[in-house]
Amino acid sequence: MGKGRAPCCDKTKVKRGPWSPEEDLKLIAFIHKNGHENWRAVPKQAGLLRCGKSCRLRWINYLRPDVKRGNFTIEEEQSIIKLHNDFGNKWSKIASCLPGRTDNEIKNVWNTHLKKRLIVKSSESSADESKMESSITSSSSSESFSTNEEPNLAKTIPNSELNEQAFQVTMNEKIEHDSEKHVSNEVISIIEDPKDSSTYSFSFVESNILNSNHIVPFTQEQQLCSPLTYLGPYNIDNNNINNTLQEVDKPNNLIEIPWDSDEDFWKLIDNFESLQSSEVQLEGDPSNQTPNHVQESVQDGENMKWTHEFDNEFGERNESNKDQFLPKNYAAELGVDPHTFDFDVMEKPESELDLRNIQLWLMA
DNA sequence: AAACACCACAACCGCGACTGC
DNA sequence: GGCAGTCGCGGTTGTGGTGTT
Repeated sequence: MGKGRAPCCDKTKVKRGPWSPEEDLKLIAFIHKNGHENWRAVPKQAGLLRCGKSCRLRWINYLRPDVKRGNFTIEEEQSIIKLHNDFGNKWSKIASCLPGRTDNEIKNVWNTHLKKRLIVKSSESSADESKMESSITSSSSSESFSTNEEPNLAKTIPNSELNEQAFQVTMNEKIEHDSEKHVSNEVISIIEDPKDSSTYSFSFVESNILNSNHIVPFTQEQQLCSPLTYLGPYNIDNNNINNTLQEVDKPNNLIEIPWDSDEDFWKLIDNFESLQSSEVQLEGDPSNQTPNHVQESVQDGENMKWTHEFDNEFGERNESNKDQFLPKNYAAELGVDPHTFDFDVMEKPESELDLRNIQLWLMA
């Protein structure tokens, strides 16, 4: 090996950018069956043209079944601010205190929302305070801080009271803002049968740290953001391929109400996986070189089969329910408006989802 | 309606830590 | 102890979506 750090993979031979639904399913199916003991080996064994790092990231931040998606609750934001005050930019540490939230997600919400809100409110508080103090006495010095003290504002604010004040104002603003969207910081008690047309699941997460008594269910929006959030946490190890779902890597305070349909879903995944493994086998064994047209017809049939089973599993993909399991970037990936996305595109032979294309990449 | 600016977030990159040989 | 391989973390970037002019 030459000098310098070796790249984690050959960047010219791996796909980059947003993940397609096809890739997601491959990864899910593989991890479901084999787990992820060696991330570097995962893409190769799963038939993905991705580097292991990318697979790991995709799994942890997006596909993992216990990932909670959607807007952060007020309790969560409070927790993040407090924890950031304690730990700084230790996102993984903060994430470990927020069940279902990933470090990346927390980092994003901090950088895009909380930090800015704190800066603004801190500046306002600071201005107000110096105004007040100057009205009392012009000779007394006041502790203030400028926005230039970023990054890591929460740590650099010297006056903890001011920080707390800004925090309170921030939270009040958040509550006001959220109330417009009918979100409350009180316990939400939506009781709805997940077997109904809706796709609600009920992963109740006790909001920790600040409001440990509150039970905060995922909002409808949260539930609908990922195609997989309806799944409860499950055990993906090799001894558990009979679809006996067990909780794994689950925070102690995560209370799951399981879905009966999980089993069916994994049957679907298993079917998909059969298709996938046949592809890998074809690729790996030169003696098994079925003529392309035969492969294509078989795979076409299988492709149609699993997409139709996908339909059956989740109900017909129509205008009313398609967004319920379509991550927003899926439509973007296909270059269409998510609101007009036609699921039938998944079956079009020229689409990226066409397994023949995947097969061709593998053979190349 | 088009152009532009800004925002949000998924994904990438590079580095340090860890582990096994 | 040194090295190589791998993992995990934190910072940064790219890009689609949304709001504004």
